[in-house]
Amino acid sequence: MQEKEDLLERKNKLVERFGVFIEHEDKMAPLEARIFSTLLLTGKGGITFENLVKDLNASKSTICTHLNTLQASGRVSYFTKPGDRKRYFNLTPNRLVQVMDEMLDNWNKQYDIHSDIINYKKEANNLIEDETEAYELQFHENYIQFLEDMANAVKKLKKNISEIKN
Amino acid sequence: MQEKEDLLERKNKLVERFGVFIEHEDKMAPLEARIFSTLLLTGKGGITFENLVKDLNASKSTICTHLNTLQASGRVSYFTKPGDRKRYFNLTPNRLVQVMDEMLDNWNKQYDIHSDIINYKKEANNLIEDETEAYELQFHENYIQFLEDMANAVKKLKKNISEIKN
DNA sequence: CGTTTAGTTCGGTAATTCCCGAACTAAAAC
DNA sequence: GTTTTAGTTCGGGAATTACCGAACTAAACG
Repeated sequence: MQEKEDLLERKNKLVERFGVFIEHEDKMAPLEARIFSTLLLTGKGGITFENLVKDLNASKSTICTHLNTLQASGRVSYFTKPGDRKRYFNLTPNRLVQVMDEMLDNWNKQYDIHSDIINYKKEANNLIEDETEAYELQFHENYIQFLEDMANAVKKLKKNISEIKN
Repeated sequence: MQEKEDLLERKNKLVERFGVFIEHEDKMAPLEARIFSTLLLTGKGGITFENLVKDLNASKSTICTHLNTLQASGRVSYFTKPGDRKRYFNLTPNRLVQVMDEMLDNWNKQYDIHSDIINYKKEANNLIEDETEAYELQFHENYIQFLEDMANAVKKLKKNISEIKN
């Protein structure tokens, strides 16, 4: 029994550690991050609403709201068991592919902005007489190259993963 | 002259667009993000403290505090001109390498956490009798593989860039 | 010397975020 | 048809964040 208590203690530490990390990384509310983290540390069986309330010492309303935003952002889903009204929450299957897609999305946005900035700077350079105020384009060009390379790396990985699956 | 006004208008739009993006992306305060964004849209000549105050319609104290945090986080630096007391702020040179290093750092942290979670789950699986509660390790293993591959891609890019420079 | 310039520090407030409790709903159980 | 279960909604308060103005400093200028 001591062994099980130790295990629980370790689990709680991990929940907290990953919770802090994801809270900053993904701009989540503290409790929202703890829910997500708890789900990461939960087995295939999922975890119920009431157990989240108990484990995290939070109010039902808080758990409810955060579970909803977590589901809305596609991070969390649930399943039910026939003849059981409870919902069993877990991370959405395929979360890894989701993470990759979010990265790609983000990099695309950055790509667009930097492209527009490059265009702006080029035109501005033509109109500016004062040489010392001129715009440097190298940074944006390197950045765009970087974004393209990273995106390609992720796309390749995504393909590999989907091939392994099938 | 109309042309210059149009250009300024375009610049302000870009500052705002990138500002909103980086505010969310890097968890910056709104005005902090606008400062950073303004610096991105500023030529080699840099921009002074007083011009930031004027351009962003902000108080001196706010600009001061945010400039300090931006410098502390390594994103912003400044240079001076002999016989001129003002500071001319700009993005730190080599910002791209910095971004890459931040990514690597972040992925290393994630790697460590997922490794520890895998170890925990393996041990826990040995002690759990209820098969339905067992932990799935595949997600973490894939994730770690993903992190490694991404880190390698970035490292390669970093190397390329530093070789081009020399 | 006094004054201007270029910022810094600090106290406070407005706005936002985070979480809670209480009242509520809808389905199931009794 | 009353009670229990499983959650939801809403109003509000505590805590945090973002920004400001006023008073300050330290160097430079006159």
